[in-house]
Amino acid sequence: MNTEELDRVFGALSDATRRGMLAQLAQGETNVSALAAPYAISQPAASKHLRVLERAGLIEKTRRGREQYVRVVPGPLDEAGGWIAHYAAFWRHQFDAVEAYLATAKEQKR
Amino acid sequence: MNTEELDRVFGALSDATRRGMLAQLAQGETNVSALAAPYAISQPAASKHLRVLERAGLIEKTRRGREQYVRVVPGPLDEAGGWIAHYAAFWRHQFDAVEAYLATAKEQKR
DNA sequence: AGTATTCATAGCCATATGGTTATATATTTG
DNA sequence: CAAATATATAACCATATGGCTATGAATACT
Repeated sequence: MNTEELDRVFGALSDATRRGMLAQLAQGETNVSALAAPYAISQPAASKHLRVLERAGLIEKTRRGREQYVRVVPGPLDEAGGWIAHYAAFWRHQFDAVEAYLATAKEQKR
Repeated sequence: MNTEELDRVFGALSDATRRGMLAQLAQGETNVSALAAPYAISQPAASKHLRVLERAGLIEKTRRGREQYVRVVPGPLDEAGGWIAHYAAFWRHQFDAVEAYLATAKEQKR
């Protein structure tokens, strides 16, 4: 995954409404109205959120008659999760090292 | 972690410069100048990026003399990773179910 | 003391988000 | 065919980002 794609994926995840839509889509595909229903927002606002999710490659839409069915594309999310997991190991390690150092220093002091 | 905090964490991760800074911080704490050095941006721009990371709770700064030392706070990242991992299971499952269905449908057709 | 370094803040600009209302288009229903 | 439904798009507004230059404040160096 290239950099701009990661930008868009994390950007798409930075809004509670869009995260909620993705969570709802974990239960299976639905149409745009059903995705918009839980939120106190206008229909165009919901469409905009879906456009952000779509540009991030996180969802795909299929038109069936007048309805648009939406489903999650798991790939980009896996990669975003992978990015975090990869560095989290280093950060956690470093954090633990500092903790250990502080514990040792405290011990020395005693 | 509350919703706005998750918003800010994912928002902070949605920029390549900030992700790069976090990656650099995996090797240990450094000062602001060292973090800014790899990027062709002005010093105030770097400070802004760090402010975004700080407001997201991803870093902490300690002033030592005229220098400001920056280090990663791993907690919020773990939670962001956890959010993705939690739903990824559902999404992946659903994706596999669709795959399986399509495979079955294809089989039926033969 | 005077200069250089490190960093933050203020002020400005362009673009993206997140929301709105109004309107257009396509499909389904009566 | 007419009306209702589902969705998209346009146009507008406010706020946040991401960048810049200019400047201020604190610390360190000579």
